[in-house]
Amino acid sequence: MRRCLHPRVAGRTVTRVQVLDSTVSRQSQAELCESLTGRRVRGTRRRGKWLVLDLGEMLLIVHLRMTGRLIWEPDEEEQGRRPRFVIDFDDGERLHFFDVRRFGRLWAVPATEEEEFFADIGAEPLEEEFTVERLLAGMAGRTAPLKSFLTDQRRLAGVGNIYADEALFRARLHPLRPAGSVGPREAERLHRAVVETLQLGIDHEGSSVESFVDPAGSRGRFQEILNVYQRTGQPCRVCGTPIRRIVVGGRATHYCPHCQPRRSMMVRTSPAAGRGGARGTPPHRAGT
DNA sequence: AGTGGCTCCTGGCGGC
DNA sequence: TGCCGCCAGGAGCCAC
Repeated sequence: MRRCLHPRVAGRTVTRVQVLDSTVSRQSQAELCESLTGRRVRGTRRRGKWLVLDLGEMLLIVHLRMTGRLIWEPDEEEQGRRPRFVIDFDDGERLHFFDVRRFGRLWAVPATEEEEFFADIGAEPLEEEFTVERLLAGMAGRTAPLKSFLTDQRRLAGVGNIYADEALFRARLHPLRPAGSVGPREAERLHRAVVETLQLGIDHEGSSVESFVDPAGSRGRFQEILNVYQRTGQPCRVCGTPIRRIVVGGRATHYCPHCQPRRSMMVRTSPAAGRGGARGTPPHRAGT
């Protein structure tokens, strides 16, 4: 999202701000206008699931939640719908914030308060700060299921329901395993899996399971290579076992009961033990 | 510390 | 066709 947005907003100056749905922000239209109008976009950043437009002394921080979309040219799907928020730029471009379920939020934040704004957000998985050691230390002593641990934004930034399920599959870890029960070797697998899964998502421009669309209007392709998410009953791409769906922490959770055993898989020396097919890194687009 | 339940919303879909 | 319940990418809040 950020990568697509950047070239279209960088260097542009905000000329007009319209709040068409007052619940989009705790701040009023007047406050947002005052904070944003006349400022030039210096850059864009992402922190977890938050998108940050750097306007110099002020930041525009956006969270799309479930159905938020940033759109330049509304297509038929948006026709007739009202955007919740619109920004005009000095080159005549207009950015619309559409959001069917209206869960998305945005904030105008003084640049000096950025750190405070993100104070409760955990490590950034694609940054150097996210290490196996830090992950292991974070999980130590926790009884929360891995699934809940991964999607807790205070512990890790940016891992949502899809990416948590996919990362656990890649790491061959059962979503209900208590985080604290994960050993060093497993933590290494989990660390790698989280990084690879998020990177894969970015490489494929997101997961448009339903309506995520980048600012130019194209859909992401990550959903095409999902291994477990929303594949309930379909054969595991590695071993053929039907993918199972359970609810963890109120969230739909998908996993392969064979590749992600409840108990940690013991390292076996006997060649007869275990099934080779479930070993190794699961292919990210097996079956194609 | 962790969980479950509820809330904020709308719309798509399957079942009857 | 119409109605109903269930489900959905997130996360904050509260009671327990």
